Parts: sequence; structure tokens; C-alpha cells
Amino acid sequence: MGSLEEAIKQKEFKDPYNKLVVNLLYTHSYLVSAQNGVLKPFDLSPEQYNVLRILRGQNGVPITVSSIQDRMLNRMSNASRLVDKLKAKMLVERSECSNDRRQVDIMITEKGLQILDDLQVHMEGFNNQVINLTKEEVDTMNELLDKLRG
Amino acid sequence: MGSLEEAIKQKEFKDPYNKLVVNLLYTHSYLVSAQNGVLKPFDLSPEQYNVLRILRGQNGVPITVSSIQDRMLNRMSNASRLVDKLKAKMLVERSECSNDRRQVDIMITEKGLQILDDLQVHMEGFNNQVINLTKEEVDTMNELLDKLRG
DNA sequence: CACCTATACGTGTATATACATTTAATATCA
DNA sequence: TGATATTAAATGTATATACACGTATAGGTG
Repeated sequence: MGSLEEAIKQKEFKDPYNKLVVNLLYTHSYLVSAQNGVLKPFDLSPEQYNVLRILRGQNGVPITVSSIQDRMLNRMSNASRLVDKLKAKMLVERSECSNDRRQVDIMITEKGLQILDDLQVHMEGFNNQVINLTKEEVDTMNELLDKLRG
Repeated sequence: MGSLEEAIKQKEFKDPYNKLVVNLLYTHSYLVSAQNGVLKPFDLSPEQYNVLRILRGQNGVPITVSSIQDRMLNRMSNASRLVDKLKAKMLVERSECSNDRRQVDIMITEKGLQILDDLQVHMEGFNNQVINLTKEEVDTMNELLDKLRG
């Protein structure tokens, strides 16, 4: 696998900033492909999995569709339709909000919690296997990513 | 913008590896959104832009569809259809390969080179603006990303 | 040569992304 | 109060992603 240059057969980059953009895009694809491998047997897409984790983090407190959208990793994706898909699989419930009838409260179901539970052991192994870095390097990278967007 | 925890309103992560996966996904979305802002006026998607740069890097030597696929940042995406879209915009040409009639040779057109040229100044500014890191930090990150996938 | 396999490209389908628009409900304020 | 603006969610449309499958060509072996 090795260097980015080798992986995408590009000899050089104009500058390190340009290379970093390409490197992040490529690494993203690498990660998502690996994640898909874990999620596929559970019939979940990465963003559906993300929404389920957001809902689990609510510990039983309902959350509106727009709040889910705010917390999604990809802000431009469509929480409304994702929730629809999850509801069709009986992984979430919807209930109209009484104090504001525009809003819809979403809760994870028992079945939704169960599927996250079943996934957990696979995901833990996945994270350590797919990221070939020491704990210190992971911390450094987390700091740099936070600063990058600053 | 600040920390990831703040951005996606998640209090904590199970471990730094888990946080790094989420951080990379979130940063990817941040980057692609910014990139889209630059590309939109030129009516190009990020992956179309990437394919055009691959073709420019060929310096006039034709390249087959499957070779483009190999060099794409997202391996699972569909080079055949992307090339179709670019051809419809007259940015690339296709010609049947004479020695292997299964293959199709792709070349970037003058119009394709021109659009990359027009984009260049916007993209240079974009890279430095969107990545709030010093050159040293960018180098560190490039090394860590290469090692991550090792 | 006949047969089998591998490769290159294209197509089909479900889902996701990106963004504009619509509809209903709520908030604001003259 | 009534007109206007804002917000929440859903919907529409084009493109992209992920993956299975089909078709034609090429290569290899008996």
C-alpha cells in the first residue's frame, strides 16, 4: 500500500497542501471501504450507522430530525430520508412533537440498540486493524485534524 | 469550528482510534464541501475534476478507462460513467484502441485543459485557506496518513 | 481449433450526496 | 390581529457511490 504517490500512481504534487487534500480524500475512501465491509452483513450504510449511534447517545431522549442533521458527519446529506430507511427496518420510531407540530421526534428502538450491540465487537477490531498507527500518533492526528479545520 | 466534540455535539469517544475514524470522516466532508464551492461555478464534481487532472498528467498520452479507475481517489466509483459525463461536456475524447478492441483510449481536450487552467488560481488559494496548518504540520500529517494505511 | 478463463468496458439498481423547492407550522412585529 | 418572515420536515432532481451482472474481446491450454 505504502505512499500515496505509489497508490494513485502520481509522481509528485505541486505542494504539500495539495498533497494533503488528495491524501485525505484517498484515506477517506480507504476507511469507508473497510467500514462498508463490516456494515454490509448488517445491511447498514455508514451514514445509517452514524445516525443510529447518534440516537443511542441520546439515552432514551427523543431528538428531532434537524438535530440529527446537525450532528451528522456529512451535513449535506438528508436526515429525513435516512430516518425513513431506518424506520422501514424498524430500527427507529417517529412521533409527532406535541409542542411544535412541525417537528418529529426520533427514538432508537430495541432492535436498533441490538444491532449496534451486535456490531460493536466487529467495529472495535476494525478500528485497530484499519488504522496502522500507535496511540500517540492517533492523538497527534486528532489534534492536527481539529486544527486543520480551525 | 474548533474541536470535533463541539462540532458534532458528541461528549466523548470510546477511544482515540474511534475518534480518529469519525474525525477523518468529518474532515473529509468539510474539505469536499469547500471544494464543491470552488468547482460548482465550473460545473464540475470533485471526482470529475480528479479525472481531468489524471488526464492532464498524461501529457498527451492516451489512457484507458481501467487505468483511470486505478488512479482514482475513490476506487469503487465508476470511471466509465464519469468519462461519459466529461465527454458530453467536450472535456475529453474517446477513441477505440486498435490493438485491443476491448479498451477505449481517453484523452483530455483543449477545452478540458483550459478549464483546469482557469481553475488553478482558485484551487491554489483554496488549499491554503481551507487547511489551517503550517507547512511542517502538513508534512507530518501526510506522513501519518501514509503510515495509517500501511 | 475448441474450450475455458480473464479482462475491459458498459449497464442496472439501490443508496447517498448536493442543492433547490415545497408545505405546514410557528414566530415576529407593525 | 394580520401580514410577513422564519423554521422543520419532506420532496424533487441530478449526480455519485457501491456493487452485481452482462457482453465482447483477448489469452491460454488441451
